[in-house]
Amino acid sequence: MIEIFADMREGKSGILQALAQMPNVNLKVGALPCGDFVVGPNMVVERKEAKDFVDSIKDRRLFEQVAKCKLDYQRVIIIVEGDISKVRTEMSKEAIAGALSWLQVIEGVSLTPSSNAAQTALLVGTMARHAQEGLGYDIALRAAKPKPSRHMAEFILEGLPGVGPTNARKILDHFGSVRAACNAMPIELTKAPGIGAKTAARIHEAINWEVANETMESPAELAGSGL
Amino acid sequence: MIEIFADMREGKSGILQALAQMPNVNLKVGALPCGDFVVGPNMVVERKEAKDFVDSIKDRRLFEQVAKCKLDYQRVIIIVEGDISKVRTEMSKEAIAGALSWLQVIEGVSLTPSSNAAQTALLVGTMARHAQEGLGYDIALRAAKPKPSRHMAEFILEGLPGVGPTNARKILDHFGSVRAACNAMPIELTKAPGIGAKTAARIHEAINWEVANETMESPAELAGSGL
DNA sequence: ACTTCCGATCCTTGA
DNA sequence: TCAAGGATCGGAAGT
Repeated sequence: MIEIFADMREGKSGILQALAQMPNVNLKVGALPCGDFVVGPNMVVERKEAKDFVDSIKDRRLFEQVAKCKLDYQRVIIIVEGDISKVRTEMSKEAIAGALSWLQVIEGVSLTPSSNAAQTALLVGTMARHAQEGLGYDIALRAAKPKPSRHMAEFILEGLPGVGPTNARKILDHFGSVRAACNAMPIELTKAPGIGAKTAARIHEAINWEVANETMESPAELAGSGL
Repeated sequence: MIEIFADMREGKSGILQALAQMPNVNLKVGALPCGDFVVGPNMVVERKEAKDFVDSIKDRRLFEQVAKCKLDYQRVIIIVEGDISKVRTEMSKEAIAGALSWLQVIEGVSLTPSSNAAQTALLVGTMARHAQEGLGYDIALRAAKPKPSRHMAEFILEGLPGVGPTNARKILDHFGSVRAACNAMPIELTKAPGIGAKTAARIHEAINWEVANETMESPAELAGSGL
């Protein structure tokens, strides 16, 4: 069951009703100190209509609100409902760009476009699900596998770093099979046309990477998402 | 002086010209392994027109690109040019919302709306300024983080028939490396959970397929291959 | 991304 | 013990 805390002020938009109707969603309405929806631990969503978003840049309300949210939550997401560029305003393009950039580059706040309240509700629900339960599956990164034989072999080789369709064909022609290529030393990979020392090294490294050597890495990933 | 690395493919959009004209900007154009603009030490910007953004969800290009970017950069920002909701598509609203949510909640990727190329250029320039002057000077914009990792190994294995994200992980866990899996006999492949006799046979066939055996098997297929 | 569909895998049953 | 059945999972294809 997914839990969402919503600020009561969002009541009139119809979003609360939409969220409440979603299956597997346990909606709790109350007064939040900041933001509009808490979709996960340390993750809050602020909803703003395009007009209000732009206005809030001018009167500095936006920066204040974001700063406040960041005190309580690690991750802040702003859903902008409507089209910013359609908003009639005296503000310069530079000011808008500055605000957008500041939000993301300095504050690490993410923006999401939404066309209307219904879409916003859908987004909030999906974000809550993702934040609390994850995807539930892994995304298949490789599309449309070909049928057996040469195409298949080339497709497999295309998974190697630095290898696209062209190099895949060259490697296959040179080594004769995927298996032979997998057992090749870097120096031998170099013999295939189109494969240089650098690519050869990366390929060899990828193929021979051992689970046993797996160390914890990617603090970078956390840093990137933790803002 | 702010430095921006731009991918040469962005040339025709007019963004490069706009960036080059900006004062205090040192623009360098070249081939980037991923993303379109490097605006800071560990920050890359990917530009996508709304239509292309939606299309890239369907064919999984988006996920692959983002995954690649995250291998090299801590922070990834996608600038969406145009209005996603205006894009005519047969995809469900749920799928779009799912993609937007996934990007931000799971991957920690930021999104920015932009109305046109000029605004995009302005955004890129501003982001670079914020990233470099706001977060401390850093000339070394090269994201040189070699990345031999589990992800890459799994990605390679995902190319095998009957192997998706789940089985790729299981195979890698069982055999320890791509190379070991490539040298496995069908009976051994069967030992890995999730791999039965049938899938094992198909995998073995694909890996050991030999160019030498490339004779008449399916005239129709050969005709279509254009080789 | 999501949904639907299909085939393979795996587990239980029962002889 | 093994064969057959059915529930489940994962991959492929389409929107």
